[in-house]
Amino acid sequence: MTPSALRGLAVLRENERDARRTLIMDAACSLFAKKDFKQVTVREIAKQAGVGVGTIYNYYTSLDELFFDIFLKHAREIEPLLSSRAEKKPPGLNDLCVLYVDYLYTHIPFYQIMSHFMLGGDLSPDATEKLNTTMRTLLDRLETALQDAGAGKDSRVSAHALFAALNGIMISYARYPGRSNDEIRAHTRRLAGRMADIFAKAHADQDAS
Amino acid sequence: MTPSALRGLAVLRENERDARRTLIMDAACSLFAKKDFKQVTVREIAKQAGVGVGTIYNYYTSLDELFFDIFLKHAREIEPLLSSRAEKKPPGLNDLCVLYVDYLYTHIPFYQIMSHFMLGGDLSPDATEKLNTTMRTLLDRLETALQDAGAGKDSRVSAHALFAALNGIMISYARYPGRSNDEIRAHTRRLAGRMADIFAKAHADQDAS
Amino acid sequence: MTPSALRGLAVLRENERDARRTLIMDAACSLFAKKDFKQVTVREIAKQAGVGVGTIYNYYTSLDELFFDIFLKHAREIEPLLSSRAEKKPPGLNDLCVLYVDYLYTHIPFYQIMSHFMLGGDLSPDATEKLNTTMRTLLDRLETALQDAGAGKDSRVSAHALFAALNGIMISYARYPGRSNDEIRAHTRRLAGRMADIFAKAHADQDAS
Amino acid sequence: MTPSALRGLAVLRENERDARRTLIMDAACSLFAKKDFKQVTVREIAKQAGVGVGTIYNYYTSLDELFFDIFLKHAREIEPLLSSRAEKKPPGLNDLCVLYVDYLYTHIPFYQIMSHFMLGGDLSPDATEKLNTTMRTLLDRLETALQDAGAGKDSRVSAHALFAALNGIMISYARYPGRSNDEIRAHTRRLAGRMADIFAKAHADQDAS
DNA sequence: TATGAATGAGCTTTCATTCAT
DNA sequence: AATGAATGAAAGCTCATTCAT
Repeated sequence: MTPSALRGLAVLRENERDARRTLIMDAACSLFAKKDFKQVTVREIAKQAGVGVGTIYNYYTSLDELFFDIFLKHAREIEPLLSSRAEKKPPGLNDLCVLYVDYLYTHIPFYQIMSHFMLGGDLSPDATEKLNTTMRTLLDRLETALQDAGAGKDSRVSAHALFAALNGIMISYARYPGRSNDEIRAHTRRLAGRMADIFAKAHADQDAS
Repeated sequence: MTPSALRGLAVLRENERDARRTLIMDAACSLFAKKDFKQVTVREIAKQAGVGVGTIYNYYTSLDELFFDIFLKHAREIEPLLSSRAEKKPPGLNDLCVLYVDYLYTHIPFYQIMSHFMLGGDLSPDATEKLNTTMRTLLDRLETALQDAGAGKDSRVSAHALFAALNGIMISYARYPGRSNDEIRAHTRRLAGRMADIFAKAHADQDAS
Repeated sequence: MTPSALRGLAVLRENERDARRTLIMDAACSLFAKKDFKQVTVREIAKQAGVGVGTIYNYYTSLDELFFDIFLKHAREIEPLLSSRAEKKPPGLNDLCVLYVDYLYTHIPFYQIMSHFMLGGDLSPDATEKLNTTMRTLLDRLETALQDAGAGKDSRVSAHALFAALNGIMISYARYPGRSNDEIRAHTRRLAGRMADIFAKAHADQDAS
Repeated sequence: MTPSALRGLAVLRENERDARRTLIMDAACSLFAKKDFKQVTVREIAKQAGVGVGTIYNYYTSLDELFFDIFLKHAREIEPLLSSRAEKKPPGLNDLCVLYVDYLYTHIPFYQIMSHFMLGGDLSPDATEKLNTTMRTLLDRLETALQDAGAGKDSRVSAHALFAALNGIMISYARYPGRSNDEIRAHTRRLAGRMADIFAKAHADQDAS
């Protein structure tokens, strides 16, 4: 077999491997919709994915790694969403906030896992670094938008505040008891918009001074 | 023994019982600081409290009951803190936000249990009602402060936004990896202050118009 | 205090002590009516008896001892019942069997405890001796009745067989599913009568030869 | 792999699975011989079987299920034993009684579980039905033998009495304290024989009349 | 590489018994 | 003598992980 053929085979194998990982991640995500992700068991994921229990351990060394991979997958998904849409201009602060919160709402597991790791998950140094990078990228994006809205020198602190505020919308209202999903989604979008307005107005003011 | 002596004894017993409950709750809380509260085991709590495992079940019929008792204890604690201090004037928006976030930071279990429920914990209807009442009281207090800062007709939505924003500070930064506790506390206070400023400025502006 | 007064006091104390034991035993028995005696807990007995948990241990060194005491109490009760009634003649074989089975049926706990100890209870040598004595007395009584009915030299084996047979009626039919208590009682009495007839006829025959 | 090879493999797996179940059941049975079956723990069974605790739960969803499986296994075993042996004639009354009691003695778990239910065990309706069927079959067999021995119209009641009597031998003497196993077995066989003789003679007499 | 049976540490909860009051 | 809070061993059961096939 020629070297290039071997390489092609390797690529194929890599693709197949990725496909399997995706299969497993999707199975896990579909279960997250039904119960807290901490209560999902390996057996359930394996069954849902249609693979053996052991197979999962051929792709992940532990459940936490799988969870973290799901987190990363979503994080990679959210970035381009925020950076720019097919249009010329990047989204404004308001769009940005609504998009982010809406993404969280439609991908609750992402939010849950992020919270889990933020609030006490034991991450490896490697994973910690990836988490930090991801968060930094999001913060950068928010900071840029804030600066576009007129924020000055302390824009980094405001970006932190805004990032926190948007996450808080989810934790505070994602499961408001007695409300329908539609009502909750509308409420979280409304709050995201209001949050953007408040941050914009506050910083615009600052800008004017 | 005289009736009054008997009553005194009963009071003593009740006090001792409360002391024990507090002992157990405190032990649990100190463990919550180190890991997700759902991962804390009865054995650990017992060991930390310096009592036998069975003793805990003399005071609570289940772990969940203990957890909820901790939540209530803190909820009862936070209200007077925010409503007014011994002084004449109630705290301003900035004080309020810093106080709340600082309370959350120094009472992580309260925040964790609240989060747990908000993200999908299964509480009894009774417990749900209590949680809602607590949250409503907090929202009322924030709304009043916002109105004092100049917020107009839509102050309720802003209060929701502010409440969410403050909670978000905790989830986003309470465990920032690689930072000392002091650094994190300083950061969360700084963010709370900034959040208050932003909300105040935005609504003051609104007020002027 | 005179010696006789002291003795009187001691008797009084002994009576009180017995009254307490009876109180505890009765409480236990009333609970046996509701659930398998192995599932009855010390706490339940104490509550039912209106005494503290520790009090029970002032009268019995262990639960098994209490159970055994209940067994003995009933055993002492059953003996005079079988030996003779107020009439001149002792009861015949048929009466004897029906009486015994009926006593078992109306005192299921007695039967259950007897079974428990017979089938695997760990009795102290002392208790074993008492159990054996009790059983021997019952066997003697049955043997006498069998001899009166005509049994010859091997009457001891037949007495064993009869004793076993009567106990077996209880284990086999005391809880026949789908039958009312009255039906079951009638059935066990009928079987006891039939058993007596069979044993009588078989041994009468033997007698004739 | 060819289809037939696959099928062979499946059969092998099924056999292995059955072998494991048998291994576990046998381990449990050997423990039942030493103590009341309700006191046997999962850990003990696992240790005795030489498997891990979790393994048992790969084969049974609960201990109760295991216990009932053991009961069924024995119930299936006892029927053909009583119905007929390889010979032309079915066993006579004497053989039948000795066989039954001897089976009980050598398969105490069957007897214990049967007793447990009879005295108040909570079986599912399904299990109750199976137990009743088993008992009815045994009664039928005894009744036939009694009729062969000359019993007339009331043979059903006598069959009930005989069934009870044989069971009673076990409860009354299976654990006679201070006797060796051999002595007890000999005694129970002797009593079974005597019981058969008594029932035969009583009914033969009835026949003659 | 895929598998799933085996594993055992670990979970919550119960309860007979002790012992300081 | 009476009490009941404290105790901890032990129960049934779960489940992430391993490993022989």
